[in-house]
Amino acid sequence: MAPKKQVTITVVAGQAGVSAQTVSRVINNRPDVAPETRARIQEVIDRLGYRPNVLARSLIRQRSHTMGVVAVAWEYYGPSHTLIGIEKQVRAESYSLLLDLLHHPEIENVERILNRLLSHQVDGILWAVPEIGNNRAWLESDHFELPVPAVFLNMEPKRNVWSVQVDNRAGGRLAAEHLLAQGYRKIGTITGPLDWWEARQRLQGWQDAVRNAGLIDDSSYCIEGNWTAASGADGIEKLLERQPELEAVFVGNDQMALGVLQVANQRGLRIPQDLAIVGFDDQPEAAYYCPPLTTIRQPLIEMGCRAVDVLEGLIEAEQREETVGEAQATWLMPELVVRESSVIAK
Amino acid sequence: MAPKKQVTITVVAGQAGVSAQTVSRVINNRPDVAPETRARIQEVIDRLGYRPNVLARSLIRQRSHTMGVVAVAWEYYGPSHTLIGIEKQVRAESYSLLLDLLHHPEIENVERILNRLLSHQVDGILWAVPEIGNNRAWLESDHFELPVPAVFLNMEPKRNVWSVQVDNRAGGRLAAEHLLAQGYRKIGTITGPLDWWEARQRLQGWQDAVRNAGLIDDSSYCIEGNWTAASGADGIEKLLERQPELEAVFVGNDQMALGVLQVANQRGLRIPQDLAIVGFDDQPEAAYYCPPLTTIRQPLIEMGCRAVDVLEGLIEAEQREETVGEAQATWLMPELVVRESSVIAK
DNA sequence: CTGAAAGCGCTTACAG
DNA sequence: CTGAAAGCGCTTACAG
Repeated sequence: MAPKKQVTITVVAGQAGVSAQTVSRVINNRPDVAPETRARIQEVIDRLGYRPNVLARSLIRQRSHTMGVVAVAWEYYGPSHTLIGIEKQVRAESYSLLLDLLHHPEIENVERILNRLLSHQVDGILWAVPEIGNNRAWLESDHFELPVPAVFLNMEPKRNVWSVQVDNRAGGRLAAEHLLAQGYRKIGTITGPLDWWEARQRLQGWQDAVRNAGLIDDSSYCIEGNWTAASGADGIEKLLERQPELEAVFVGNDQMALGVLQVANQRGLRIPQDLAIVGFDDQPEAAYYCPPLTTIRQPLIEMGCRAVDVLEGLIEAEQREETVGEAQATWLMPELVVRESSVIAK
Repeated sequence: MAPKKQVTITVVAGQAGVSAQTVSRVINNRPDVAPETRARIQEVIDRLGYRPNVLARSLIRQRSHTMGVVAVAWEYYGPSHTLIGIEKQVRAESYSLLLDLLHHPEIENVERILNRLLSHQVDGILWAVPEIGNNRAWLESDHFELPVPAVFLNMEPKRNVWSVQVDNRAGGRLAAEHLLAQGYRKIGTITGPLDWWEARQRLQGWQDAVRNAGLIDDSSYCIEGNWTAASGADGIEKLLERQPELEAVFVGNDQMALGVLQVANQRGLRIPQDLAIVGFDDQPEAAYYCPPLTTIRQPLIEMGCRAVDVLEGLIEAEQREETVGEAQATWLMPELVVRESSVIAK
């Protein structure tokens, strides 16, 4: 097997009879090259299939044009969609993406992950891991000054931290207000795990709306789930046991709502007459549940894109040695999608 | 703003009073360093937070320890799960992962993507893009000899191409045979888009089983969908129109099966008495559909892991300049998961 | 418009 | 057990 001949800039220069520097000028689209010289070099590049080695380029330019992305490894709708938005925008801004998925976001060794990314000389870091328990504690400990800009997704805004997040509290409020507007009064909620910031925010939104309506947000109307359909099914069982009069329920995500639907259907409850249901996420499947599910749509792809945009701005500013001012939080608004699980057909 | 001082191996060497080469020995865990020297260097490394620059290392070692992964950008269950398996195993074998997601896998510019990956000096490439139409044509055109090993996921095995795939045909057969075993005879199918290899394989499995049972696989029992729940709903409408006697249907994925369930429920068909349904994928939600969906589980995460394993073997072999023999296809078997949508409760 | 030379941060024979 | 020197493939002032 003949060794694969590596085509370097030196090889191209040799074949074209010019210096490596001139080849470099052509590759980088510098204007100051004589047209004939440029053409000759381009011909050699095409013929040999020369491909610049970006490692060498990054080394000398002290910048890799790569973003490090840390995300979670689950099949859940939210994380995978956010990642799609991130990748899309990273590509659009012609960066490369070094990916690191966490399998246990609540306990993962942050330092190891950051070191891996930083060893690769990423120009910036996107932290797309849900805020769970105190898995943001490391951000506070100030021995952890990142040498590159970073943007965090879906976390409680913190001083000096750039972040992009969906307003989950507004989402919870939208859901509950919608149910109130339909005339329901005894409205329960099944939340995500309450060590998740997002779950707490959705719960608070529900509380806001219920209190504003002059109703009491009795904790016996709240059940904590774990995002799975199974926990939704369990949750509604418990809720109905505690509150047999329950008229409606706001469920923290569509998967749990599916579990609620199953139990309601099995019990012969009419939806929404006997029990109205609102989910959260708007997965594509939600429109095909029986009945189709009213839910809160999150702009997940947009969140990913925006985060990349912000990071790109920070990287550019750093390159130009500009100061960027105080870190900001960018909020995105969810929206209500009304379907049959909450509105009695005329 | 003080410039962030880059800690290089030279800085460490200076502080520890040794040569850069000795520091390098410590970093790379070479044995031939005096214990005291090693300790002194390690102390400096820890104190300064030295982090090797892997770009420089890759440049000199002529190997990046990075795998390039090309996958599809959808929220579908299959692709995202496969990616999770890939990432997990890439990590386990302590490689890094450079990710490139396709948004239009049937038309995407393959050359541009490969160049991007190869410019980053990836040690190998994982092609986790579904085989659609002739989007594998470039593999045949022999001017496309890849300079690094590559493994393809879920494609029709080809000579000289390493691949890892689920036996979708066996899956289709399992599904149809299960329905036959339950006593159903008039069994239709709603397929994925037939320019997808996977969709065609599942259809063939259905045909195998139906023919083996001595039944005629009349094409009026087949409807082509597009993987979405909406197309499943449309599909079953058409199928019932053509074949009002239809007893059972094998649906090419769980999302389409959800659409089928919705229509069946709306029409008041009893499932499975009036219409039995089997899906494909076994998404977590499938157990919570009404009724819970019998389906074919694909070992997607395992497929991702296996592909990485194979690629790692090829990379290692190339490093050691071993010959690897002829390219092989690795088949993984799907399995039947029985739930209420196909079995009449006793 | 062009090129010789230095250097990014690391590793690797080689010599001692 | 240790180090001086060369070099991976590229870019960048600088000089002409």
